Amino acid sequence: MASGKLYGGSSMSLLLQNESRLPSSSQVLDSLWLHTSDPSSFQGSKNMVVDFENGRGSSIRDRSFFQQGLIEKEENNNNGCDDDYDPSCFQQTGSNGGNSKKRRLTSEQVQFLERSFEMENKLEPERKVQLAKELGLQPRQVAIWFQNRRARFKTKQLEKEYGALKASFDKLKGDYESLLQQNDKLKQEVNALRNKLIPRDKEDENCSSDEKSSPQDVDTINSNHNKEEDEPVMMELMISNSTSNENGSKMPLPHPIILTCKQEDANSAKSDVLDDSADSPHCTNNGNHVHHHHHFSSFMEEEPADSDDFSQDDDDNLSENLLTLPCLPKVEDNDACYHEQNENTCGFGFPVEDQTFCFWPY
DNA sequence: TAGGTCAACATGGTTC
DNA sequence: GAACCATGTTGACCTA
Repeated sequence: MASGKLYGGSSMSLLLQNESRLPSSSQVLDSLWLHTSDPSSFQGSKNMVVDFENGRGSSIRDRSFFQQGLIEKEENNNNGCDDDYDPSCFQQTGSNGGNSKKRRLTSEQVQFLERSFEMENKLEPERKVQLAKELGLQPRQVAIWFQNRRARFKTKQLEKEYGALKASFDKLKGDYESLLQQNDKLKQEVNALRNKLIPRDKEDENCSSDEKSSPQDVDTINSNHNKEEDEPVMMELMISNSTSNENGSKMPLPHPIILTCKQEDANSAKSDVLDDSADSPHCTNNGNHVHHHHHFSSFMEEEPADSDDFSQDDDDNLSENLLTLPCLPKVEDNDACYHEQNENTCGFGFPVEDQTFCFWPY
């Protein structure tokens, strides 16, 4: 607190505080001001008076809100001129006026301006003049106040938006990280299942060579499965995938089997495979493959296949295709699936490091 | 006394 | 070209 300035705390300032809440009581204020405007009371701070509400130092112009004329006259008697009001007295010696002092607007003036700003944050010329008149300010001061007020408003808006965006970003980041964790978990599960399936394929290979089974059993599974539920078109696709070519060699099962598979099929097949319990109704030895043989047998009865087509390659295909059954998400397909889901749910373009797997809706 | 606030100013762009 | 605006800066003032 600078010494020599009259701030709130004295009996005079208390009196001013009380009286100042009645801006219309100009006579009282005039009287008070004439008493306090004695230059000796300010000791060099000629412009400072008490800010009625905040106890802050305020300006000579603050008084103009009530009785500018009288006070200015008094001030001019002491000082010679008011540097802001008389352009001839305003000499710039830098970005701020030469001997000019920063003068805060009174709280009443600010409140008035605030209300006006709330109604309209732009200032038409007529409104500017009107406000200046009502507040006892220069139109330029009103214009400057509005400019500064808009700048402050914009800064606050930006801070708000930044806070909202940051909160949103943090939330999405958390979601993304938890998805990555889920992704890792699912990958581990898939790897575990693969490890379980591979030895079974070898067992199955021995078993099926005894029975001279056809590798078409995978297709049989699909076709039988789809016979009752799926549309004929789908079934046709599945069967055509399993037919031999003209040379008699088995054509590898392409992806359309998976791509055309309905979600319910995928889910049910998934649960069949994942349900690795020995008490499965289809299981005698190791569930899945016995299940497959059952379908294979029925298919052989209905539509005898060319058993000559069977080969070691076919058996390899069987193993390979078992891994591409609907129960196990195909990498490429699920890549697309992940993308699609990702776009639908997030769409924020995070750098997805590993999008190998799609997340099933649980 | 450092740092925040704010009135006032400077500058460059836009509009009429 | 005057008026206005957005933006950045300055310096007085205020407060912890």
